[in-house]
Amino acid sequence: MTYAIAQAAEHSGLSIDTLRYYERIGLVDPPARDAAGRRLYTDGDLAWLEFLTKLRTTGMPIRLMREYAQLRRKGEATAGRRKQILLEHRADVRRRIAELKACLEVLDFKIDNYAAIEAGLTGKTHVQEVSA
Amino acid sequence: MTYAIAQAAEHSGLSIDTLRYYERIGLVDPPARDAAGRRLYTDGDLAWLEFLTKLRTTGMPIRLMREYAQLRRKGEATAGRRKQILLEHRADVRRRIAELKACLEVLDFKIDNYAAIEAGLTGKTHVQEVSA
DNA sequence: GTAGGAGCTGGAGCGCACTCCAGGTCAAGT
DNA sequence: ACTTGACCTGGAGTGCGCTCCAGCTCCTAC
Repeated sequence: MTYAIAQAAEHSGLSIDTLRYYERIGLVDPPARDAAGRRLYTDGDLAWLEFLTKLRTTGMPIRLMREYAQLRRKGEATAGRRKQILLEHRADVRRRIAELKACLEVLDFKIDNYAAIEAGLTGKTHVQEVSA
Repeated sequence: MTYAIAQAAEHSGLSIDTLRYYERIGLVDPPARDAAGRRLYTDGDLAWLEFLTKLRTTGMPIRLMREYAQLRRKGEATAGRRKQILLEHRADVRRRIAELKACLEVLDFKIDNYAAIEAGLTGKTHVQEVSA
């Protein structure tokens, strides 16, 4: 089973332009072409794109994704380094989740404070002070 | 108590250039100046900067922070709209945390798979297929 | 046989959020 | 008096990750 670029775009959630861009910069291997020179993506390509979008969603910079992609191309001997990249990235993601959660608490606090203002406690100085 | 720009930078974790930039684009009110024209930040300014960095950390785009800052300047009448902005932003942050957690599971899976390869199961086709 | 639509290429352009720079002022220390 | 260093301004430059465009080739449907 193969897929035209529009289908690959739809499946991956990336734009057609982005797919070609990823190819240009070496994030994805150049796919096969049909007789007319049009790209034919395989299921394997789609799986790789799906994984790439996970990395992107979690904020991995493109140059690191590229390093990973290059290692992958070189085969199994690079598995150790690839694992290491993922381990570091996972730690990074965990840190960022923790950071976001901490910020959420501040948001909750602010929102509660606005609710307090709405509840007619506006006159209370400490509420105003905090209302930012 | 007032603070020179270098102190405000250190306290907020933003660079001096970024502080001036935030002022230019209307994210922070122009602070008072000393006789020589140097900025003097107040505790209130630092608190606002601290909150801004939370918004930034959670990915709020600058133009929305700016809208919030402008509303804040207009006083209490805008509290409703400000609360609404924060509510929407909180929902957004929660969505992104959930998304990150989902991606973490994929990372865990990949990492486990590399561990399996290391454990010498390399010959097993399904391990290789999945190793990406 | 022709109109429409998907895809192709190389390259330019964009929005965001800073970051850096030149050239200047000012105040304090030695 | 002079050096040092923090700070000032306006404006240009940067890196990232796309996104858009002109001008082209194909295939398909009518």
